[in-house]
Amino acid sequence: MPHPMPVRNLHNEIYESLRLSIIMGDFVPGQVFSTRGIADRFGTSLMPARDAMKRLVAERGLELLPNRSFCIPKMSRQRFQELLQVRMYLESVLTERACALFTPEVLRDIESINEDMQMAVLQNDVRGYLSANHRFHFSIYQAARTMEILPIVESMWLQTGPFLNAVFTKYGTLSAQDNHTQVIKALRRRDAAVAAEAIRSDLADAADLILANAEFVVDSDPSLAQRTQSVNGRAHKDRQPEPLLENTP
Amino acid sequence: MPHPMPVRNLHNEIYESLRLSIIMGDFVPGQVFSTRGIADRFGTSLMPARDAMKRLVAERGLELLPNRSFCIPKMSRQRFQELLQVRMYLESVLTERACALFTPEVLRDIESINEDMQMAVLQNDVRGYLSANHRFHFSIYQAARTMEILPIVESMWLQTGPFLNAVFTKYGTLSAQDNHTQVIKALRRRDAAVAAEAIRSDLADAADLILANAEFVVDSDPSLAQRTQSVNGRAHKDRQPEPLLENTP
DNA sequence: TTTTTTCAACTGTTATAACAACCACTGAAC
DNA sequence: GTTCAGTGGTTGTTATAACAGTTGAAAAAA
Repeated sequence: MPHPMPVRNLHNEIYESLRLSIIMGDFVPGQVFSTRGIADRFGTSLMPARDAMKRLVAERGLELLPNRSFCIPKMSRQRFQELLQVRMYLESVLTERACALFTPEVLRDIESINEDMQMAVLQNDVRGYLSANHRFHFSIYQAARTMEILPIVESMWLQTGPFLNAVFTKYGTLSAQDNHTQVIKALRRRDAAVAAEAIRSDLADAADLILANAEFVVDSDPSLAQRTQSVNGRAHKDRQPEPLLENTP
Repeated sequence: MPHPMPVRNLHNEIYESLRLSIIMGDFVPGQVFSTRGIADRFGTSLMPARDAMKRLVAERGLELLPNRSFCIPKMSRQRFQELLQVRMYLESVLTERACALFTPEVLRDIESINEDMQMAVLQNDVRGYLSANHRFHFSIYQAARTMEILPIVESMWLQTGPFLNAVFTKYGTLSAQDNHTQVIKALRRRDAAVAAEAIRSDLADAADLILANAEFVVDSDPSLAQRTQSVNGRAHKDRQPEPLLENTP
């Protein structure tokens, strides 16, 4: 959240809910949305739903089809590698900064989250794993206290979210625990270089697994014509059921 | 533009116009805007103006005050340095990629733009200088053909725009021609490393000049209370005249 | 059966109006 | 003179309705 005093708006609630759903992989790449559909699900008029979706488009978590609705962007190998390159740089920078600034309380949070994650792995709880992984990383990144880099990284996670989940639900949870414990150990010693390198390894390992196992929706250069076609076929009816979070009002 | 087939919307025209005005420094940091004011200037209803401004907020070119209007974000030394760090990385990455991909036509464009810029410097034409500088950089960045990094860099320019101008109008145009000719020479030889380094020097030199000469509006850690206060005093009346571009419909 | 045309249902966009929150000012009370 | 409640005008937010463009499938023609 960029704003310390969050405003209680309808479109803010829709935005937060949709954003979480996207990051947690509740939607599948190519899935189509309509403003009216979202408004109906949340029980509001068009305007708040419209505001939320346009904000997500600006943050690149959604995409507008040429003259049509909104959809979850598809992923290509090239796109994935570009995102990875930027993420590895920015998230290691955040980790370095956090290493000098974090409080003991933050460290305790991170350790607790890491335990949650190990528990989720043991129970094969994909959603719990993804949630804990997200909280683990952003607890560190928020400790870096930079309001310029953090929003970019949040946008990156928004873009990789739907695709990450599509892979992890297929191939089970990844054992990224080694990297995470390495991060924690480095944080304890306030060793910025090692901590940043561990974060980089974490991202690189996950990316390797994905690049090896995932079939990408768009593998060649994604021309507009290719991106236009919906994975669900027709856009109007027979749409994907649009699974939302459980906290739908 | 992220979208090859730009939609002809009212809010898109307002967005483009405001965006250009922000980048070209027509607005001063702290300046306050109201939706109705923008709508009046463009002769539309509230909705398109609202859409455009909210999009600019998402792209961090505007900021919402806690429960009030929109404003041009203020700059602090810390913020400026964070932006610089990210820009130096991302823009050098784009330059490296562009070095392998650019066509002879693009190179001709860049050389022509560079001549325009030299002309503007001779005539002390600040606006022409800033415009040419913007086109110079983004002609290169667009040649890199990455739709993941380019939007981030555009957001960065949107954030540095208002502040850059406030400095350049005071201290005259900067002689960045050395770096630009270095870039062109490196591009001709397709020497990615040298080209990227020249771009980095270009950014660093401009930043040095700014950090040395500019008095920052917010110098200490910008708490919310500080950011809230308007540089124009009262928000409702006696507002800054809000100079817009000449192409106001 | 195949092709073309038509049309109904859907899409996002925009305008308008009503709303509650907020702020600067005014005027009355002390 | 100072303080404080009131007030008018401002703000963004939301709902509703009308609009134009697009789509897909049914209906009509070949």
